[in-house]
Amino acid sequence: MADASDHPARASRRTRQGEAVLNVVLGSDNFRSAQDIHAELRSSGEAVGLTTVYRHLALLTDEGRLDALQTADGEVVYRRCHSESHHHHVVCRRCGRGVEVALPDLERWAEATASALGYSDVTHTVEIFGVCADCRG
Amino acid sequence: MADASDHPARASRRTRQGEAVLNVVLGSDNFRSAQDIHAELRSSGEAVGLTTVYRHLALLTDEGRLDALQTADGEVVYRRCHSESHHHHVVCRRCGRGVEVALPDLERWAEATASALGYSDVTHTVEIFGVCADCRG
DNA sequence: TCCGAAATGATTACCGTTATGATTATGGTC
DNA sequence: GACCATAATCATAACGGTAATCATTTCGGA
Ligand SMILES: [Mn+2]
Ligand SMILES: [Mn+2]
Ligand SMILES: [Zn+2]
Ligand SMILES: [Zn+2]
Repeated sequence: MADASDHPARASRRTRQGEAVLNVVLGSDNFRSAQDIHAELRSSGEAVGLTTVYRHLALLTDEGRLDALQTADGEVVYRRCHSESHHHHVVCRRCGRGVEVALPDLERWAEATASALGYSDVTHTVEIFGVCADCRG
Repeated sequence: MADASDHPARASRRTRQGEAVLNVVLGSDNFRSAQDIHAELRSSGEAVGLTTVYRHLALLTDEGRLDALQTADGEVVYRRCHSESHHHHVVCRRCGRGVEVALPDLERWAEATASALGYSDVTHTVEIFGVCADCRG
């Protein structure tokens, strides 16, 4: 085998901007949007272009270092991934706080159900949203 | 109780446009986008404004007459609903053909898992996508 | 038939995201 | 350290789906 890695190599060059984006996302335990991260960088004096923020978030997600999911209003939010294997999240719709959850039965069920109905190349999205204890006040 | 209905009443006035939108959506067994429906109306000679298509799809969805879900590329697609109770869909990502599926265990699981983690007002989205037998050729 | 209100729809705005392309920065090489 | 090929950056414009505006049209009860 040529390359045992599941994910493409990091961006070959080390840049201030790449480090800055990574630091922000590693420094927070909540799911956050690209624009949110970009705003924090700006206000903290670290000037990084919005395009660059999007690019690094996509790279990190491809590498499996970040999880990404869409909120109800169609915004993609990112957080660092804590697990090696496939999982989903329970996410606070107020603050983005997330907990990783594995639903192995569902995985099998979704695949089996779709296959039985004649569908191939089955994928699924599962998002669980709620309001976390902190945000409930 | 003032009104036992779960859903708001239909638009009070009967209009050509409302009928046209309803007819298109009832005439198809696949999930379809607002723009797709609008295009069909246009090309069939039934002139209906795009805004009006969106408005009627939203109304029908609120009434529970249509199911709506987001595709992977962020487009909302609609289809008539066949069931009275909560359910999800297996959807062909090529043609939009959909099958309603109930996953009662998942419903309980999602709620219980989120509650145990301290989340309230729990909701979930579950979409299963594949390629249907017809589209596989 | 009349008329107040609901509905329509061309247009513009919105919002998250992506493409463009000129400019800058990186890191291997000498 | 200087040089340079090219990866990376980023201001800007474009994009695509959807929602707001608001002047105009249509509905349907009186
Ligand atoms: Mn899964
Ligand atoms: Mn469900
Ligand atoms: Zn919260
Ligand atoms: Zn299909």
